[in-house]
Amino acid sequence: MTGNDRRVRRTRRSLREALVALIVERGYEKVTVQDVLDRADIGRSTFYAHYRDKDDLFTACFDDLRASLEHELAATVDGPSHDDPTRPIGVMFEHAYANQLVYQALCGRAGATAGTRMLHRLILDSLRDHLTPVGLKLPVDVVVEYHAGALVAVLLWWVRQGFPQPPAEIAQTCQKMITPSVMAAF
Amino acid sequence: MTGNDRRVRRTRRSLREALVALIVERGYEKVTVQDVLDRADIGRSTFYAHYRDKDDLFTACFDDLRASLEHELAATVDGPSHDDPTRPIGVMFEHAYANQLVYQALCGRAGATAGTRMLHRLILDSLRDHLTPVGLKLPVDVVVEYHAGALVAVLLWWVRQGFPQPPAEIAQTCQKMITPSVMAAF
DNA sequence: TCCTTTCCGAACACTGTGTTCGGTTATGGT
DNA sequence: ACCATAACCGAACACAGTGTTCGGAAAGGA
Repeated sequence: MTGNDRRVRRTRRSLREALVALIVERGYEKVTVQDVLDRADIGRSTFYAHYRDKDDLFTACFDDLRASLEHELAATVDGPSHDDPTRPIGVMFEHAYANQLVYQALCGRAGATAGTRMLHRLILDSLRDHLTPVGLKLPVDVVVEYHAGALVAVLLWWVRQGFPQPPAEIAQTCQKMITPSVMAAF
Repeated sequence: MTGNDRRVRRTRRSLREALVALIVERGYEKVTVQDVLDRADIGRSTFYAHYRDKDDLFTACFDDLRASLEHELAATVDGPSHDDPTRPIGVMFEHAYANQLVYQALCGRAGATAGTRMLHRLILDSLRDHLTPVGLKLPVDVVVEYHAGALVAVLLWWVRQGFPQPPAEIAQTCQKMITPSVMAAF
């Protein structure tokens, strides 16, 4: 259970990949633990040595994605356009575009609940950081909740539709909606 | 199975009420069919004569709520303020406020997925009807998706927080955010 | 190499599901 | 008020999936 053990790494990686693949194929609900085991070619008892249950494995997959996205966002802050407050929106759409399969598995029809929640919170925090200091006339909680929910909805829609627009375009559209709305609340 | 039979009405009503109550108590996932049966005092085979499974019963509960909300919305069209395009938003928040327990059960942490989806679609259609004819510069699909998602998010947040503001106030805040955003896309 | 950790896999108990069927009871139509 | 009909009951059953256990095999790190 060291985590430095190659066997442990291989096992966990196989299980996560198998789950994602199976979710894409038939949806989260219709995937059984045994299915994952067969696909990953892992023994039953081994699974339960690493994860409590299917949800736990799903969460682990999710943490990977979250970490990846947070890494991208952090890199942007140090980048050339750290003065553009709407830049994170573009990064988010680009990240989804670059990981289409994973997003379809984790945020599509199947894992919508967990997917929504995680992205929602991520965006929520980011927005709050940007908006709290400026002193709005409207209640910050509601404003933040409003636009975070909106961005998640658009992202999920975009994922489900199979990425009909390029990421830059849809990000720009979102920016055009959020900006006047926030301006009005200023 | 006529639907005109008093026994049928009573049975279905008992089951729906039992499910809602149990969801409020311990969350959708932790409610078993047997729990519902015990609470409603209904025989096992009877349940399966009416509903395919737990999800099916849940959907039926949902249809009730949806019908109720649609009824309110329809009544507004004939009412005094049918010229105000943002009036449906107020109606929605008032409807939730008037049915707090049901909303907590159906749209709270538990049934978030199904709850979100249903409200989302309802608002989506309503918004599309209002916005499609006016000819926006931005893609209508995205605009509609954006604000529908936003409204659902705020509604769910408001429900989960235990209705911290009066419905009129939060509706007004939403209106103040959606209006300039749509204006800018005009 | 050698000692430790992990993996294997079959077996098991357990929970919850959805169906069946013969007998009982309530309902609506006449 | 009557009665044919439809709905309800509940015990029993097969079934699918879960999570645990344990002794032996195999692979890893130092």
